[in-house]
Amino acid sequence: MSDAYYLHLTDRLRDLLETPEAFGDDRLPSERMLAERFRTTRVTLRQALAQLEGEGRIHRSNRRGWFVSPPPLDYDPTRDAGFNDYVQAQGRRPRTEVLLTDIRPHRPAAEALGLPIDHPFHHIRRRRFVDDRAVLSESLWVVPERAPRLLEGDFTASLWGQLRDRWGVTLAHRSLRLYSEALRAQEAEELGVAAGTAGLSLRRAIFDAHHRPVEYDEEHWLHNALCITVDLENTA
Amino acid sequence: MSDAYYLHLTDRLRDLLETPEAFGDDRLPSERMLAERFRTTRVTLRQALAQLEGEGRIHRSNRRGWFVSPPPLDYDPTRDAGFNDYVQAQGRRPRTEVLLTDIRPHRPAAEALGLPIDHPFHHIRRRRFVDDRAVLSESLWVVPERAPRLLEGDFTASLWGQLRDRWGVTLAHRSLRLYSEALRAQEAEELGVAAGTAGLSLRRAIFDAHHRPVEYDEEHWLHNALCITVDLENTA
DNA sequence: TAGTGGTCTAGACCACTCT
DNA sequence: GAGTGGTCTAGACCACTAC
Repeated sequence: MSDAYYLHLTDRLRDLLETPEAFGDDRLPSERMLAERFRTTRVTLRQALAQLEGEGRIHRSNRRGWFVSPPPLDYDPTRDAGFNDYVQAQGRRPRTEVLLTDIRPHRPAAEALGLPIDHPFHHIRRRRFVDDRAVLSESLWVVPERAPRLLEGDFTASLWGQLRDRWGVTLAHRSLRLYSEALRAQEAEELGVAAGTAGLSLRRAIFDAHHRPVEYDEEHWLHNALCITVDLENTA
Repeated sequence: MSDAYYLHLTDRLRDLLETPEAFGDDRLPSERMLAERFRTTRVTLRQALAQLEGEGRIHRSNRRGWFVSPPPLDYDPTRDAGFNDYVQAQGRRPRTEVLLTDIRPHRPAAEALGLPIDHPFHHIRRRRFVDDRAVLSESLWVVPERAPRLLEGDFTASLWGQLRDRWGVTLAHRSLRLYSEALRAQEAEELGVAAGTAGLSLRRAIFDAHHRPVEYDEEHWLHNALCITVDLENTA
């Protein structure tokens, strides 16, 4: 079935996307216009668009239309570099919104950090943008004993930077889990996409140099907004 | 639009999938039967199935039908454990097929390893199964100087184990890149799925203790077949 | 209000798998 | 040969965005 029309369509659209002058700006023509231009129906055209979306070449924003996607962000989840730092280092513009802060227990955090399930955490939920596109929804649960009065600070800046500077916490042991997911209703809404859109989920448990639990967080990324990179020296 | 019918359908099917006795075996009824049962059309039903596929709960195999998916495989790409070892450690059944071995240059490998672009490599391409489901298509490019006569061996076993045992190579420095992709025609065919199916791509460049290049590889996974896990001690 | 994407219908034919 | 998923048509209405 490699001669399916929507695959030819995908190829032709991909070629168009690679010639910068094809569309005036980063916005694609409407589905109806494209369907007419390629003499097919919207259903078939949308199959082709979905392919290109899967390849990370285009994305949609709510009901506004389809847009050419920028290159993915390089991200090393094993390092302490703050979001603002590595986004700027790649010539992009970062922005952070704090959606919520409170204090409450959270079972997955407690389990990952080896604490009683009713242990309260400082909880921060935020949304982060690259070039004004929301790409990341995250929640952090910080062990209060490591960072008293944490919630009085400013959380648009790097949390890890604050832990280091205000409380002298060093992040020694990390445990990461990363997998491909379908974004649930809440995260999807925060990112301005349809529920079920492909995402990447990253969960991280962090301990200090004395093996005491410091923090647990859960990140939900638009799946094509990032490229995970890790550099390792094996001392074993 | 949270009241879209296909989302209700998704929920009902998800509930069904969680009651083991709902379907006789791991196979779902045909799309036509499900569409009739839920009084909708195949198009709408397939939207719901696609959601569940994105969540990793079901998968399709060629034109054979839809199947309940097993839990994802835990995989730590920073360790040397062989595929056979960690699959078996999780109570699953591994299998490996060697698709191709040859000697040739490969530009991405040369660039990642810092070698001239016409430098020849031992090249191995293989396909790996978990419980008889093809989940991984990979190519490896090994620097011949590190492992002379490598291609005389058996490549259904661990490559890294052979490098260690036959040539005393230690894997010291690794550089990983991981991103969400749409599977291209060749990988998709090898894995028995449609081109454009969501995948996870993992590229790895490895150097020995003397910072000499050892190997470069490219893995293409079915995106919901695995969960990446990494444990790290920060010595910095 | 006009235009967009999101959802949905009720069919159809094809390539492939299974037996 | 029967049944499956894969692809496609030619429409329709709705919710939301942009103006």
